[in-house]
Amino acid sequence: MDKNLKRMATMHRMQVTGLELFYKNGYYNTSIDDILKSLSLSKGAFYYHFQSKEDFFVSIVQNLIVRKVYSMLIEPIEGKENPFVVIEKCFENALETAEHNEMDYGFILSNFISEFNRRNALISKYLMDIYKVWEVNLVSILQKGKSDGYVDRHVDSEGIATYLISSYMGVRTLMVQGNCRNLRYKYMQQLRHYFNSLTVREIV
Amino acid sequence: MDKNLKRMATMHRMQVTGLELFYKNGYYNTSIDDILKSLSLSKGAFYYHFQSKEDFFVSIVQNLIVRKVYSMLIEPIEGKENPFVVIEKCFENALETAEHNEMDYGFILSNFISEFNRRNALISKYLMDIYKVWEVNLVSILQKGKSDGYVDRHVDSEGIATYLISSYMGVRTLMVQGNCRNLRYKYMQQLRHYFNSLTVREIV
DNA sequence: TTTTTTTCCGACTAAGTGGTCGGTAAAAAA
DNA sequence: TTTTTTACCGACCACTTAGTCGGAAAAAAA
Repeated sequence: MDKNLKRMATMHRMQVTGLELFYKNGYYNTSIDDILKSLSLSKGAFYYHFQSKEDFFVSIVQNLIVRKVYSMLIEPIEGKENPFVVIEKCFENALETAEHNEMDYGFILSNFISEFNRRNALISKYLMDIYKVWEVNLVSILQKGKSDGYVDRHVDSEGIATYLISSYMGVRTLMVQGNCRNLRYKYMQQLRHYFNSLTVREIV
Repeated sequence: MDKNLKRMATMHRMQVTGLELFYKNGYYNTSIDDILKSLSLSKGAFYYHFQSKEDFFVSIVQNLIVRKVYSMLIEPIEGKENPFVVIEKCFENALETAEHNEMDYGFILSNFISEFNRRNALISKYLMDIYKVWEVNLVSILQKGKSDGYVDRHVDSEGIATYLISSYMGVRTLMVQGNCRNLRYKYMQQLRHYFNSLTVREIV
């Protein structure tokens, strides 16, 4: 572990810069040379640490994307009280991050899922696995919400989870072209509408 | 017009094949040679008809994508009765097209918006213009729905339009990885839930 | 038929691409 | 100190890319 410190540090630097450029320009539109130039490193350094461009990207997924999705989209809603309140807050947070042009990992996910679709099965699989964890997590807190009396027992938790992720990914796609503040506001408003229709009513 | 017939025919052939390959492999990941090979045409033919790869794609947007979005997503809902009913039918139709692996132009739109974001401002603009037409159209039929007594007057039509397009684009992104039938079913079910919360009630 | 215009051919260029490989400083182990 | 391992360098390779250009069939006009 100790002796690997330098190795780890360099690899991490490469991964961080790599993700930044892949996110900005797309995987197929970013060359390894681009990454190395912005790090003042050479080809030799890259192929010393990684076997290929694909292997490099997989390591980025596993070391950066997975962890961020967990800390931003999964942990904040785990085991909390009212699912709708906590999901709303989480999405609001994530969209605010996006609005300030920082990297929003929910979107990074959908962005790369699109780019690698039908082009790289291995990477697609890794990305879809993350998405599935997100989905499963949403489903389970919705189920818990039912027994806690927050969520109407007649609704389909899986359907809600799918719908939530879909709408989130979609609005992020639209936000890339600016007008973010307005989009975010409108989106959150409609999300509340939707949640409202799924909430348990006190005697109907 | 008559003398341009051959010209038009060849250009059209190139555009159709071009869109197919760009859609399947991505713009930056599809070479002009790929397109020409599958048409048994040469470089000369391509650059006789088009100035550049970019110019070629713009012509595809204007000749194929715009028209299809109109015929599949805009005309079917224009001036009809209950907005929710007709939008639901339209989305159901589009998702069915997608399920059968045919090209679904609503998705093509979001797909390319992602790919060209921050990479080609000109093309991004053309794509966003189409999206805006779709949005404006949705807003106007929702407004009409209000005066016709189908849509609750207190809701925000623009917000609904944004939310609809977002969720649609998002679910299509997820559908690329299979399990389409299930996703479509769950999505449509939640869409109805959402619409339900926006519908005018007979005396509350 | 002859001439002109339209349409297309394909070799070529310059600039990349991912990846290899022999070499070399610096750090760690002996 | 000497030796070995780690981490990195950068020229190089085979290949692909968008785009050019002189020429030649094919079609239309004269």
